[in-house]
Amino acid sequence: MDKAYLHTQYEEEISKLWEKFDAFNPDRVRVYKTNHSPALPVTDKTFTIVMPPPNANDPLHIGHAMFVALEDAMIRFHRMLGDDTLWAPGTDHAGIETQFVFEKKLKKNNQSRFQFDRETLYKMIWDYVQENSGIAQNQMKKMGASADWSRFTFMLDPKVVEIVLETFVELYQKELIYRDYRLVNYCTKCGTAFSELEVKHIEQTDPLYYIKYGPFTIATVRPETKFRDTALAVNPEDPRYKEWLGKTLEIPGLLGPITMTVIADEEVDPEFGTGIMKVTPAHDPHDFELGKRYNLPVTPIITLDGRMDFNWFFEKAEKEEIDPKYLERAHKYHGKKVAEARKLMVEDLKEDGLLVKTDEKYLHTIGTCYRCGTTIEPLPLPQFFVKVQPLTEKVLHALKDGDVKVIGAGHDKILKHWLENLKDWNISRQIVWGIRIPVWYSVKENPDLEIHFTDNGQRVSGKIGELLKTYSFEQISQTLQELRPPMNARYTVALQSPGDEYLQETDTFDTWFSSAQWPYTCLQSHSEKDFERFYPTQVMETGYDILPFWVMRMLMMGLFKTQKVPFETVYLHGLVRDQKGQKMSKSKGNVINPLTVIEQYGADALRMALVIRSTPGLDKSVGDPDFRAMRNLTNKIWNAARYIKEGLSRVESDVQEEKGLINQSKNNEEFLDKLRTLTTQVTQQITDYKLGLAAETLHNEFWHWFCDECIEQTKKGELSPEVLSRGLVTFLKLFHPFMPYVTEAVWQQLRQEPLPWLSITDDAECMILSSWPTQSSVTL
RNA sequence: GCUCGAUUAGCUCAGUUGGUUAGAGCGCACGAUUCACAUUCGUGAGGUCUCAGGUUCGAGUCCUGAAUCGAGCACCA
Repeated sequence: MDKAYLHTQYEEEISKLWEKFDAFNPDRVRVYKTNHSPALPVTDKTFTIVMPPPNANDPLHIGHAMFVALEDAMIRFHRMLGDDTLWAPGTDHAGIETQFVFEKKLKKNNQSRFQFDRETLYKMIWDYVQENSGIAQNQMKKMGASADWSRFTFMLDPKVVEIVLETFVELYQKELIYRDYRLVNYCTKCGTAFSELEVKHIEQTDPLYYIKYGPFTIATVRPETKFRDTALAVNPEDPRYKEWLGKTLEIPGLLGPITMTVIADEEVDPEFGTGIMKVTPAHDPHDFELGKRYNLPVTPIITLDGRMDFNWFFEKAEKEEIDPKYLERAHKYHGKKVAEARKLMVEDLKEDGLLVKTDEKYLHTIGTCYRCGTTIEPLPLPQFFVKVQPLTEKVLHALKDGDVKVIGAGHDKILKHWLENLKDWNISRQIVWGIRIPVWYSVKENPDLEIHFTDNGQRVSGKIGELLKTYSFEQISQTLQELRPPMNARYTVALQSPGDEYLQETDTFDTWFSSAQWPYTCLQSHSEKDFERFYPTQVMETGYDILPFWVMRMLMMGLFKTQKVPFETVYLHGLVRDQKGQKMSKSKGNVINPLTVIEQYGADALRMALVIRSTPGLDKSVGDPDFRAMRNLTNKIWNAARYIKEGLSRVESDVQEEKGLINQSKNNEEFLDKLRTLTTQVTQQITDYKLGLAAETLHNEFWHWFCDECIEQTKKGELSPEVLSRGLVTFLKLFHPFMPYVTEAVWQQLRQEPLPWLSITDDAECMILSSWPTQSSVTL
């Protein structure tokens, strides 16, 4: 054996060995274990983990290494126990993330998504993702992930898509899907709506403008929306405004007077600002609700690209006399971005003497897009929603009954909080890269359907009824970019087009709508038998940062679709931070690339450094010293084995006669006792999902007890070689889930030739297929 | 504002149902070493376990309160 363990020399070879034995495939493992003589233990339990699918087009980062290290440890442990063990791998299409990356690429080539019809664009992204699809898989293999790659699933595999569509139809039939016109969280930069979860609230200082509003003064941070105010609201108890209640007024403004009624609503806080507020149902969620209660019209002034739209005013100008000054202003504002228009308006307000005062340091919270940071614009849009309450109810019951257990520093309470306060889930996304919503609009029944399509690369927009006079239905449907069906559009929910001249909805599902179904789609996509055999799964292991996005929704959908919780235990790991405990980020330059660590220190060192002393739900700091220390551990394991294989015989002959070996039998007994205790302890720790603790226990006992004390004892003849070797084998097996490569490499070394004090030829050819140590197996 | 988590050695963190002198890695000091491993070994320094109460024969661990840091949610024009 080499003097030191050289990971670069063994890792690839060992991976090939595991592949040769097909050791990740539960079917083959069963056969191997039963046929082996003597037969290796096989239980009647299953153990399944469905892998959190990484984005198919992304290289892996340290967070992925964390999940590989933890999940693979659990998987290898259960495989060794003899359970029917499956780790089902896959990747995600990652809708918005991927499309965004792809659009950036287009931009570099001076192209834009609007040059392509949706089908072409989809194909282009598909090809792009396919190009990169092997990367994630290969990187996970390098980490030693013993997932069954023959059962690999991609989120957009036809079978998966089919199931996702069926689920939508089923939800619809059970009246858990509805289409509604309401304010949605829209990111004008990403060009799509989001659910409440994707909105990140941040504190920000903005000017609060006090504007003269006829006889009143109102305070607002958004003067740009005031043109479309539909009412004024006051608290019914406020004595200042009692006389105005129910009165309709002409309020002078930048574009002439607006007619408004003063309404009373309990929710208006008399203490805030001036105690009177303007109501803009089209651009404020609170006002939208208020507007609903009082039947106010929804009159948008901001477009989906975040620009001011004064077309309504120009239309009005055609019908009635408008002061040219106002018309000029409207033209000035029209088409401007919101922030820019606001500046112009404030200037004009000053000019008209309508600006009473400005509070420049007004601190408030605004919603921003979680991915690009753009301020979220609440815009009225018809979208498909999932009625969540009947679904969350079931999850809360399951949690209460203990059907599913969440492990991770109080995150179970956060989950409960989410479930109790969840709003209906907007699942419509205005992007191409995803699963298209199976909703169909008849062209004949909906002549007002607003559509965009391409004609020789040029974007054409308009109402379908009109456009059909110039273009054929075929041409439109083939080069369709998007539909904007009005709220009253008639639609059919169906897997296939219900007839001729139907256009399918162009919105796609929220990525999480398909991810939420991953535990069953992933298993069903290969065979119904797999689903019966491995579902429900045992563990869902993932980062706490996607608890509401993913875990919560998997529970909701799993219970809806299968009447079972999709997994019994949720294990949440924390963020991986750098050595100083700081978040990793490209801008800080403290990002650790797992592949670099593997090259330098080996996959085992990387895995062990991440797992040792990690605690579910809490963040973990790692750095070079940790990787180095764990690399040293791999070497320590290697050298302990080298001593047993090559050093013991020399020691034997030297010491045997003179020392008399009086204490040997007593020491041997004590050694085996402790080894048994340790085996039980580590087994229990892993079973209890205390993997960080198990790894630490192993490290300490191996290094400071087994190596520092026991190996030294054998040199003095105080411990027998047979007993020590048994100790090594036991440690190797206990270590294997955490450090698969070095333990397997040593195992192969020990199997090469029989040693007089160690017989393992009865055991499996690979450590990965060997059996987990038990009380009774730790003996001579 | 509501909810949750954290606070233990110079740094990063463990501490397994409450039980002897509280641990690891890294760092530090001194020493050893052809005998598995310098990716090593030995010895040592370094902790009023955030603070204040309480329960208990016994508290880092359980309870109450406070402080600081962090997270999630809600924040009103």
